[in-house]
Amino acid sequence: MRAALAPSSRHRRKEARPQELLQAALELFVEKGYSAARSEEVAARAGVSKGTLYLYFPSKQELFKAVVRTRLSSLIAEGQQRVDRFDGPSAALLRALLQSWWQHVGSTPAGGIFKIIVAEVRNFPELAQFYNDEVVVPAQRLIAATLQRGIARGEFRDLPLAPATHTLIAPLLFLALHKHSIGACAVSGPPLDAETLIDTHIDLMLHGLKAPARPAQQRRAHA
Amino acid sequence: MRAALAPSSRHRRKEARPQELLQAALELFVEKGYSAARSEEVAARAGVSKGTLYLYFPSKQELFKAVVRTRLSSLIAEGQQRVDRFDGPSAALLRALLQSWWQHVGSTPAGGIFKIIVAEVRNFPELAQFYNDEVVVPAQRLIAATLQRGIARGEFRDLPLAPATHTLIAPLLFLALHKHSIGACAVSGPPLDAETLIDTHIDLMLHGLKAPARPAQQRRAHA
Amino acid sequence: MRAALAPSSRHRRKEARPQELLQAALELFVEKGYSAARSEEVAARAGVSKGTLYLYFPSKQELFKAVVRTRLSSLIAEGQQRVDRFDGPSAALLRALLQSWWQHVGSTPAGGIFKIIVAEVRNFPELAQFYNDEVVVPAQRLIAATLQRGIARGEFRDLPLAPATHTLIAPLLFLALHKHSIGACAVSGPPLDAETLIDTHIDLMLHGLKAPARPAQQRRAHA
Amino acid sequence: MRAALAPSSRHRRKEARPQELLQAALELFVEKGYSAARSEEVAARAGVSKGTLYLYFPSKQELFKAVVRTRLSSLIAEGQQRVDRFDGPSAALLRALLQSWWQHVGSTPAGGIFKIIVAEVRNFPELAQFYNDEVVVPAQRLIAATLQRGIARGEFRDLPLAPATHTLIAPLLFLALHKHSIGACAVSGPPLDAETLIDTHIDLMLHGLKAPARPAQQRRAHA
DNA sequence: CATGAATGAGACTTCATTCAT
DNA sequence: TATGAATGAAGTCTCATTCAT
Repeated sequence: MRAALAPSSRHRRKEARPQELLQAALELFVEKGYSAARSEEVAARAGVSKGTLYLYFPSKQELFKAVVRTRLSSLIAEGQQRVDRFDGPSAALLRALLQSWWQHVGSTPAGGIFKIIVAEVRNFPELAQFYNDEVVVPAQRLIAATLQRGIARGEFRDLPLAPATHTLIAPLLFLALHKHSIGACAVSGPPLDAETLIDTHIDLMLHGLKAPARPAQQRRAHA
Repeated sequence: MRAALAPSSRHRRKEARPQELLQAALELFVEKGYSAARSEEVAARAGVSKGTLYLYFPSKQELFKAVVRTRLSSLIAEGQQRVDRFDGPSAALLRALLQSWWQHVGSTPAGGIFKIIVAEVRNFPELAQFYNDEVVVPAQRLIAATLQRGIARGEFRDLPLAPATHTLIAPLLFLALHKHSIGACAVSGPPLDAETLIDTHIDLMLHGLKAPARPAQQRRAHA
Repeated sequence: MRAALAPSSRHRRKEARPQELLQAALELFVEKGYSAARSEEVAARAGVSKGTLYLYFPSKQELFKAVVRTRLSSLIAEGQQRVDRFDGPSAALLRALLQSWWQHVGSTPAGGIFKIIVAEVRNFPELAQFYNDEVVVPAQRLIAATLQRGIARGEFRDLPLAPATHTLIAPLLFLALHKHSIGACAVSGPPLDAETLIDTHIDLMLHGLKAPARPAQQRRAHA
Repeated sequence: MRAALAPSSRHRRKEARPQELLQAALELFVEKGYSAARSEEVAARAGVSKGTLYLYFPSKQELFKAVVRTRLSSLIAEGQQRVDRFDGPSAALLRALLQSWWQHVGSTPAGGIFKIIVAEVRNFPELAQFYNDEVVVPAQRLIAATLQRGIARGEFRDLPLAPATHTLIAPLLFLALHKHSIGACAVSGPPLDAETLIDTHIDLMLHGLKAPARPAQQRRAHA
């Protein structure tokens, strides 16, 4: 019975093809950018010939868009699962969100998708709407909601949501971007330690740079 | 006699050409990326023909490097000056640095260079070295020195410099990146208000998210 | 079953392509010279498109070198064989060598290579080395060895080898050169008759111009 | 009075221009061939700017043809002066002719013109007629007449004139060709010694390779 | 006359795409 | 389906030629 259900190796191969091609394409687009990535190399990395690529995707442009759509969708799907119900201090929720994002997205190959978006949206305007609707807006909503929760519960100061959200997210996205551009060139000194960076980022977000209360009272005394 | 010495329109043109070409190249590289920007289009945008471009820059790659050099070298110099002769609270220095960066770089076309770098640096190893040495390292040194100053003067908490520097810089760079990628596509709702964003970012950096334990009640009492 | 193994017309074509391209390239290079021959025309003459040429040769220069290599390496080998196993008067060997050279090289399209070499070698230093090592030196060795053989056997006078070699070879090479330059322009009266020319050349080389002082009278006496 | 007659340095310059340009062009065409020689470099070598070249010659092609025509004409003019009346043994005349040619043509920069002709006649058919009429035919007539003279006077054997002429001339022309192609590349071992070569050539032409009669009789004795 | 900045046709080369096998 | 030989549009760069100064 297992045998009957199990697809033949050939069929399994055939069904896996698109995914393998998309995976290879993602890697190459991240490494070299859209223009510099050659179709033939994508095919070769997926273990097929040039012609086969065109059996599954009608053009390089469509392949590119499929890569972005696919990875973005899976990103979103993953993201949604790790949200919603959380009960505890908002600071802990924020920390969990950011760390989880890095762990499941930023540090994985999917992190490369952001580089692609940044580099090519203007040449593929249809991707812009898609990316904005499916990634930017939900992500901002998520963080904004968390901030709001903290403010409502008196845990956070009452800051403008949109800018604060940006400040919270940007360092992580930038870390992912860095990893696939300068960070990939054996040039910079010590590679950024993502874990420490995120911890510090969160710490900084929560407590600020300023030295703690005591000096503040002294200052009042001076006044 | 002065008139005789005045440069002919041809001469005036010749001296202006490199700048015009660099300006056109910057714009086009930012819009389309390095690879997708055609040499002929750069020339056309500068109002000259294909051949003229090659009178001033020996290759597309050298043109690209010249753009980066021209736009980023000067700004680094400006930054250094702003730091050295500053006398006042470190928080104010930090604020001045970030706001100045946005004003003189991030908000100008030069802000688009970061997008090009992110997109193409892996294909130009020598550019990676150049960019790291000339931009990344000096910029980080600038911020790190400011943080250290604050810590030394008891104004800032004693945080790990590198990660804190990243958190401080990333939102600005990301803002510039955004402006030239998604932000350039008429898609997102209201464009990010850079001024507010930077203010909030600095406020957040300095004071943190957390509502102060007692002072919060005091504030309510004031209201 | 044999039929199934027979290469498809496509495959047969693929294997023949390099030779077809080299043949076309040789013809065109001889006709127009290396620089004036356009890559696309070489391809067209071989019945393929521009791009196909680059499937087999990475650049025009490599194509050129391949032409020289292909045509001259084989002929050198042939020459060597002809020498070693020869048993008879040195004059006959010399005659055989020169006639054979004309038959197998000078009179064939490969004879045009010398014109290309003369015209372009200064722009291709590596080709100069190659040509000197692979053609000039072995060819001179061949003739010089034959002369030496004749001298050693008391058949030839004891002349300086290098200059004599030059005098023996030059008229043949020059004949090949002529054939592909002036000789190819419908201008000169009767085309040089290579056979007669070579015969006379050899005769002249062996006996000299001079009418024999006494033996001439002796001959008359014989008659 | 001298002053009045002497052209101003500017005028002298102006009148010399065409010759300077032709000289520079000859050198460059000999060095690099027609295609690879850049117009601007010709001008630069003549000490003028690109534009000036076009004041004197309407195109590169015309410049090229002018170079060939000029050098050929001067060649002929020089040649004519060194012929005609000669009284003495034909062998001495032949020797004088060949040595004189090498001394006054082959070994001078004018020798390079032959390389140009060989390389480019087929691309400039109008030159073919010119070269044939003005150089080939007269030169062959000269040598043929000398041979005929020798034959008539019983000094030379009765050989077919055209082929014998070729054999006599070819080594010298080939020497000139060699000097400007392979010989110009620091590749070959010792450079050909033209003087020795010509002496040997003439000796060979006159006496032939064959060892003289006596040994022949000895051989018969051995047999 | 002389200059040299500017032009643009044209050469080499790449690579996305097609299609016979 | 899968292949990979073949195509040709398109891009980078060169250089003969023009022309305003």
